[in-house]
Amino acid sequence: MSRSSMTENGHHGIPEATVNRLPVYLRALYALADRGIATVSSEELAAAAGVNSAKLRKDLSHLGSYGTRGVGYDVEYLVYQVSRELGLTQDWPVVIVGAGNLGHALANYGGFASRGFRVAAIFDSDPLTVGTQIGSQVVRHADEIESVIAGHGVSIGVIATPASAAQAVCDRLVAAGITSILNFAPVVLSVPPGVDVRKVDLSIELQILAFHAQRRAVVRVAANGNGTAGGAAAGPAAGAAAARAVPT
Amino acid sequence: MSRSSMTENGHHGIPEATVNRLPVYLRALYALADRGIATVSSEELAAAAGVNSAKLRKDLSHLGSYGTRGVGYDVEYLVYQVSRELGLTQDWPVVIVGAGNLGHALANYGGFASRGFRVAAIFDSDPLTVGTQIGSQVVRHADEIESVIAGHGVSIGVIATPASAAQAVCDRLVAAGITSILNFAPVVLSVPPGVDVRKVDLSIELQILAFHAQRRAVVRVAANGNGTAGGAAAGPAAGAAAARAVPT
DNA sequence: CGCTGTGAAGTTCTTCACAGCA
DNA sequence: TGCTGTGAAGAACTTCACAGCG
Repeated sequence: MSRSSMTENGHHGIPEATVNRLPVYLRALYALADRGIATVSSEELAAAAGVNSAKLRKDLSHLGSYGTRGVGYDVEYLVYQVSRELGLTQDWPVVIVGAGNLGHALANYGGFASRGFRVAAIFDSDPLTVGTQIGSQVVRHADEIESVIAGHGVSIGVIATPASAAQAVCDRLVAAGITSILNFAPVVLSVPPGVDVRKVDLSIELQILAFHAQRRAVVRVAANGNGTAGGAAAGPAAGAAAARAVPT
Repeated sequence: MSRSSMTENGHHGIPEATVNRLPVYLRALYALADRGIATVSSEELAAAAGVNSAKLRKDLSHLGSYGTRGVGYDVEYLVYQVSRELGLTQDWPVVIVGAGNLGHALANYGGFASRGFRVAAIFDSDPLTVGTQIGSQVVRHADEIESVIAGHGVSIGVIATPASAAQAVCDRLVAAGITSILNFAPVVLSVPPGVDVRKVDLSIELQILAFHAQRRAVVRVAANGNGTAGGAAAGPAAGAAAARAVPT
């Protein structure tokens, strides 16, 4: 997250916003390949990925000139180039900490094992859970975190514990050599520089949706002038929000 | 997502980037309140939320002037203001479609029931799953989607089905009146204008982490000049990436 | 001719730095 | 004095529009 003070974007030079979209393009490309499509235009690929075509072309241009003017992109070749850029031509062993409902769901998730990621181990600290089977894995005790990470050269960890345990687990993972963390616990993790954390948070996503839903409801009520606002049940909040005073 | 051509940001005027951070601030505020802290400075709150203080102040300024110069923000009052802005002063019933591992995890997720969101129903189409108990809910058959949504005035739906079923489920939810969707299936959903979709995608997050991890490995190898690269096991990819030719 | 790749313009977001109030 | 609230500068990102290649 810390950016150097130079305008130069490192020697890699791929904007963060582009990196965040490459996986989406990659998935769309796989879908096209599965349908036997060999060539695709920026317009078509953009539609499949849910972005506009100018953005897609600009994004891909950061990887190199892999298209053919007048024709489009070769699907298979582009799959390879995007995969390589994302670092998916190598295998990434991953450890999951927390074997509750979420840990189960993650471990059984099909897209996990495919395309470069492999569950190296699942840990839990509950003696009743340790030793149980999840997919092809036996749940191991959290005491083994350090040895497994060192032994398998794991650099990505997934935290699927309750919020109260997340920071301690994070500290252990980092101490054991993990440098990339995907955090499902609803807490802000603090990590030393050089460690990359991404978070996935159900409740935050719902709150963002609620904001937009509320905004739509307010607009609708304001436009209608009466209370019967279609199918959505947003009466009370809409009324309260409409009464807001605007300072300054 | 479609923006009006005016520079004016509607009469609401809260930037999208700010909306996306408000839930994080809210969580930090709840944590402070739980510790009995009544007043907080922008510096402290920013640290708890993992952002810098200028950004936090700018964000909060979009809601109004709720701080006190020389002092800081009243925690309880700010909780209320942020909650109200996010639309959390009303109750949001939510339906979950898909009662697999992920649906289970979501339904049991504590932060779900708290703070304004309430699971109205969980649906599945598998006859063996329908009728089973998840938390306080009995899994209902997908045929009931329309009647439950209409009956309870639900406007938020969560899709936790396999990718192959997601678009069809989405279409049904939208037809039934849902206008906000949280999608856990790894597909790009297409929806009519006026419907808001957010996606949560494990595999995309992992790929983004892999990109950064790979980049770190390349930098490290380039700096070292030899292959022994600390604890991370990123040897092969680092070598491949270093051999890349840069066109143009 | 059709489509990519890209300068340039436009927009949004972030950060700085400080005026101004409690 | 200490901290908020905010203009202004800067950086990042998006979109436009078209040159130029296949």
